[in-house]
Amino acid sequence: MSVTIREVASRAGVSIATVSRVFNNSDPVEEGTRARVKKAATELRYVPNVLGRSLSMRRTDSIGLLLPDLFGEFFSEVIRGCDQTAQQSNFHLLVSSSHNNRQEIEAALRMMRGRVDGLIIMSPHIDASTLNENLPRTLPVVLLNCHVDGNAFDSINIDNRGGVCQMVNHLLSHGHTRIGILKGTEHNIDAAERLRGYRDAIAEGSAVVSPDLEVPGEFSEASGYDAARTLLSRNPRPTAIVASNDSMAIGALSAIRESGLRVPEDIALVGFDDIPVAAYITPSLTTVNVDIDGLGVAAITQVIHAVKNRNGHAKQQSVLPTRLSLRHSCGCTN
Amino acid sequence: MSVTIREVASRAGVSIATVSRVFNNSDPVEEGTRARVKKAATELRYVPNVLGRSLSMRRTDSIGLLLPDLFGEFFSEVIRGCDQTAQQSNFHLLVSSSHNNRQEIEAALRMMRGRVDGLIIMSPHIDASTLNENLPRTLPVVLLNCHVDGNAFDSINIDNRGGVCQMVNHLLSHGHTRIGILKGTEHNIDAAERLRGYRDAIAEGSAVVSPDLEVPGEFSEASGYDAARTLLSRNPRPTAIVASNDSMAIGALSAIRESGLRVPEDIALVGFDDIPVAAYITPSLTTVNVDIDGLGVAAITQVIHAVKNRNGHAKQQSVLPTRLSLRHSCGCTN
DNA sequence: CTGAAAGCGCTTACAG
DNA sequence: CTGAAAGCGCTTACAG
Repeated sequence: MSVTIREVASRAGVSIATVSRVFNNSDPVEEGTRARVKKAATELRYVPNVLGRSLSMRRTDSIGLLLPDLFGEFFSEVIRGCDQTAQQSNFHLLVSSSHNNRQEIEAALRMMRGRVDGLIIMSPHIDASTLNENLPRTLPVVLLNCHVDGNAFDSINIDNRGGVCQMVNHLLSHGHTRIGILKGTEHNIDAAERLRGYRDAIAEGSAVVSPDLEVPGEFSEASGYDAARTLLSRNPRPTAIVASNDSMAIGALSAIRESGLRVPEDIALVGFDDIPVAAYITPSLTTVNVDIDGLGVAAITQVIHAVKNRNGHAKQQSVLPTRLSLRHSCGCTN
Repeated sequence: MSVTIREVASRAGVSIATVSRVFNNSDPVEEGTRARVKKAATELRYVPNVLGRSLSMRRTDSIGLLLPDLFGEFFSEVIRGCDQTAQQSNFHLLVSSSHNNRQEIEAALRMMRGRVDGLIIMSPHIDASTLNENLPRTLPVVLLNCHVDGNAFDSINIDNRGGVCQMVNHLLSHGHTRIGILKGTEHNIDAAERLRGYRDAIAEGSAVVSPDLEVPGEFSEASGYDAARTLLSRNPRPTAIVASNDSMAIGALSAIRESGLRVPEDIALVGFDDIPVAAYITPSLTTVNVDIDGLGVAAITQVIHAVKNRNGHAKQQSVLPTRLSLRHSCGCTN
């Protein structure tokens, strides 16, 4: 099969310990010996087997990334942020996705065991006991948008509620009182928090409260299209629509156009996420900006810190702030 | 640290070989013994260490996925297709991205060694000798859009040239003779092939050939916007614009609108990829559909077949066909 | 049906 | 500076 440390050792006329030392720069090796080993290694095209190394050193130099799904640009940006930072620290990324129920998550957690030095988990369906039962107590874990209570784990959360509150307040301040929302995927925590932000701001702003103004949806363009059609059929019609993410907003825009209405003149429309296309559609989309890339970077930085400082790592729960990206679709003429 | 097979064995009063047999269903084990082992294992929350297992069995149950970059929806769809199929076959996915020069690729290839049973490589910068020098001869590899000549490796390619040819022919058949192109990232093979498709079709169709009609760009919305502005300033102006991908087309649409022109009435616009938003922008985007998800699925299926049938696997080079997604932006009133 | 032992490819005290 | 040996956690002929 592949060439092993033993073959290099015998070709160089040294012990495998010496070969190991040369490759790890771990102990002083006499220059001549080192050269002979190097030469033998290149001639044989020796590459140390990482598995043997990992088993012996009890570390894998890998970080696991558990994602619920892989649709849209959001997740690819998370992966990108994680991977780039991981590479800079000489770690690898083990990605596993599409875990949408407890069983699948537990299986994924167990598979990660032993393969990774640390874990980033992004899953609305996870709870503390699932984590405790399926993960070694000592494994560094960072929870992304997971909503596990307490401070037993590192965590980073997006300020979903705050972001939508801000946005609704912006609409209120421009005179809107009848504001509808296209809700995100059911049982999804991001969706739930964004809805909460909407309700809180609406109530506080004394705007119209009505179940008619809340339409279910699913975080996709197609569902944004459908949900917007429903909302447009309400009487009286809302003067502004909050989509639970940008994909839905894009679908909604298409539905609004079809109905012969104009954005923002006849109806204001806003999204959430600030994905790249948001700035390029017409009208450009006012939305809540989330630093997705920064989210990934922060998560991997935190987990690597925990891996490298197993004792000196203080667990930390943080909330990533959002900011409004004001463009044309809200009609504030910004 | 973690509990090992040895502790389970001693608690159950058997040898580690027996524990191993129970967990692998590899040999008959007496029912009572099996029960005792199972019980001990659950009590101790034993999970077999995959590293030890891999080292001993000489397989990792993992497939590596090497990507050049991680921007946009294209790659997340590739990853999704790969990951889902991999999971169904009980394989894991090791993702590594952002390799944009030869050195980084070689480093990535070496890191994958030993960690994976097979490899999917998507990189415009790879060549046969880089592969041969950094990979064990026996490792199953599938090349995605890589353009390595010969039949030494499995490969799957998108029909970039054919797709653009078809599209340009469509435009020609609707009377366009002055067709511009927004070129994709320089030195990128997809970009080069799409350009080739454009040139071939233009030449064959006796349309206007001019360097003025070919504008450099970079596969992003922003660069599509800039490139389109350049193209619109040509005199005479082209009557149709071919963007090298959908993101560029979306940027171009924004630039065209700003200049006061209408799509498709004043100018036709088409893209490539058929990402989800293409159907939802206004006007909806006519583009070349690529079955991205299917691409990932095909690649992983092929590599897993090679892994499982090391000898019985016939290497295979295939080209994934594309098809036109005719919508409104080309003005063919389809 | 079960166990003792060798082996997977490495690292690292320990001794010299 | 270098080597022999134990060990990382598992699997699998081999023998019984």
